[in-house]
Amino acid sequence: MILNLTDLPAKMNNHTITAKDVAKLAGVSQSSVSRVYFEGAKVSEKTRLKVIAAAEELGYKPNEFARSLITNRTKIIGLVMKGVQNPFYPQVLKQFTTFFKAHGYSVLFVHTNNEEIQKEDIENLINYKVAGVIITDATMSLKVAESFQESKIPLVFFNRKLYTDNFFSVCCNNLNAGRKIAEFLISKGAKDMIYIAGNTDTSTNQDRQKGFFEVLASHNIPYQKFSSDYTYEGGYNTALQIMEDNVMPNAFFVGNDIMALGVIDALRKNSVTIPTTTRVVGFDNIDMAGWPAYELTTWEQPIVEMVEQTVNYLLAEIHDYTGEAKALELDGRLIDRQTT
Amino acid sequence: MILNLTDLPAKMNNHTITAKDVAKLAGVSQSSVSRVYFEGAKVSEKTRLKVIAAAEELGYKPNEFARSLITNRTKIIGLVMKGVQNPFYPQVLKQFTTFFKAHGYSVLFVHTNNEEIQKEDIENLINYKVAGVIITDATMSLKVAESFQESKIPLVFFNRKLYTDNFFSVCCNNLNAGRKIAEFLISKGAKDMIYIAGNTDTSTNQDRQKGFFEVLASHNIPYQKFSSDYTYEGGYNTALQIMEDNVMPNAFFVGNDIMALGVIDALRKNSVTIPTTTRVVGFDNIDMAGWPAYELTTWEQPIVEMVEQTVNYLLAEIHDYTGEAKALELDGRLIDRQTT
DNA sequence: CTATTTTTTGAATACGTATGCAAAACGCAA
DNA sequence: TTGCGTTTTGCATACGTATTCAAAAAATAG
Repeated sequence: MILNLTDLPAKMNNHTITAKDVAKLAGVSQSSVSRVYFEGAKVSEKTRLKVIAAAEELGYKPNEFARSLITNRTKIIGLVMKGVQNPFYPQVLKQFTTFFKAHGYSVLFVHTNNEEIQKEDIENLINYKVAGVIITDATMSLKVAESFQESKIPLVFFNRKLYTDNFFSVCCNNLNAGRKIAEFLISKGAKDMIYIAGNTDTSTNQDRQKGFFEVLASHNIPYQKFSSDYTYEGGYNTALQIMEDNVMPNAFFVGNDIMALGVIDALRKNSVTIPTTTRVVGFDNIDMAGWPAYELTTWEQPIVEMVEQTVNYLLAEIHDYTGEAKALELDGRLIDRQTT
Repeated sequence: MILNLTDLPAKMNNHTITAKDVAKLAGVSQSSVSRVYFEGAKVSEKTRLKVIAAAEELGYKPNEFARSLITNRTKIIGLVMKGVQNPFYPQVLKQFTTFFKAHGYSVLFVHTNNEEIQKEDIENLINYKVAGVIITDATMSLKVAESFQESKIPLVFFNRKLYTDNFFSVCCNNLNAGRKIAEFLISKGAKDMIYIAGNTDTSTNQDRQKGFFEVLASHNIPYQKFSSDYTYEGGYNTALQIMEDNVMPNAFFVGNDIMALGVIDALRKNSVTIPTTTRVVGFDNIDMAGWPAYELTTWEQPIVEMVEQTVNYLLAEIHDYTGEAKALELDGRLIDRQTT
């Protein structure tokens, strides 16, 4: 007896299992198999069961590419992150991937060095027909951002706002945080202060600064501003420079925790006691801020909530696109430790 | 005059530009267009120029999915990372993405919580027909790993070895590092030591430990071993416990820098002076190790070189698959600071 | 039970590219 | 020029799925 190869079970034939194979085994058409795996399509319960049983037996998985070729969309989320200086970088990445995995989405990771994302990175994402995009800690030109809107790809700016209100963004309420920190330091008796900014151009910085200075001004508290770069060394050197050139202020508000730790080490190096001589407040509440060596007072961003809101918005927009634009700002809270 | 829609330039027709459009404009066949964009295919210089000009004019980009549907391969690298406790996590991620971007590859990021990667994560990667896979800080069962070999998808274990020699891995030479650290501490006059392990099961830990104990034994130096979890709190608590239960050793070798910082803070809390009463050596040389608050002596892993070797291997194997297996071990170096 | 509406199904086609094959174009020598 | 070998090209088809449309089946009403 001569066996035709195509008569053998597909499994032994070392040929990728397609919907056609499943259809044959289940005794239905390829269309029906497709409908079982396509969310929203209608199939009777009877054929669904037959198909699933056959698929199980053969180990069938729909080919994502054939799928994307038709639907023009994938189950991939583009996640763009800037630099590595962002202290909650790993945590945010971990949470996004975990959340999306639970919903059947994969994460295409894009790293950018620039505050403004380059066109080539974006083209790549559009080429891959991603289902949605998250931009963390960076912005992009209006023109490029609009290309996503044209393609109806939902987009979220995470931890950064654009200067137009045509896009969805999720941030900590930096304005309010700046205010609260100012009030807190005033309540501690600080009579003059220094603000050390990270990247002056970012919306996060500008909001914090605005809130902070606003309250100081209303209390007639004198202040100075310095600019640094969101790194430990930046904070360290800026503090050294301040000590050389200026009188020591009653308190420092530093743009993020990493810089704040640098400031603390610089102050300690010059034997400035904290919180007796001066006080230091950071931002982010990274792990290290709680370590005994520092015990830094800081502002905690509601990361989990920020991530959740981002994911929820994206999934909803992927389901049906509205293009809703909103600047979401979530409150955080002050973590009062030993540096104030 | 009535215009047929299909006569209009494709651009205005709001219809994705395909190879057919380019072909029409260039006056060649779709096949020729395909051949221009398919590496290794043969086209005459004349048609190549015509095609590129037409493509440029229309803004043509080959559809990656249609492509993958046929070739069964993508320009995507699967990058699997475990947890976030790995201190060089962000840097490694950044470097991989940068390198691969330069070679036209994108990175699909997968996060895993387990030391052993789960089958579902892997199936996802195989579903996406990734061109290659990097597994950092984790292992996987032999059976799962072999499924990659069956699919001829090159695979690299980064910073972890498997216990068989059928796979390619890139690590720091942990055995040698353990030895060198032992010799270094002995040369500093340490008479008894404590080794604090992170995850005991990992190959990295076992190699370091083996090298370290080997040298101590040959010098008749007594030692003890404690197990922790690669976190700051772990190091902190382990050190506290040691101080409760034991005599203070002359030196600590701690499995990674984060734990070492915890150990230092715990020692300081109990007013143990470093390096006079005891000494501490970490591993990894993370940024914080160099900060004035710690000045930790540690072992620097040659991350850049490790990443380069990984990328080179993968690209070569993607080009033509040999299945070469080798455990690559690259030397690092001791960074001598103030804790010894 | 028949007539009518609703649901489910299968056949055929499209998505955009790569590729085997045969025809056409080219290069070169005589 | 002709003839022959070598490239280059276009045609047709395949990849694995979603989707339209008409036919079949099922459900419902009378």
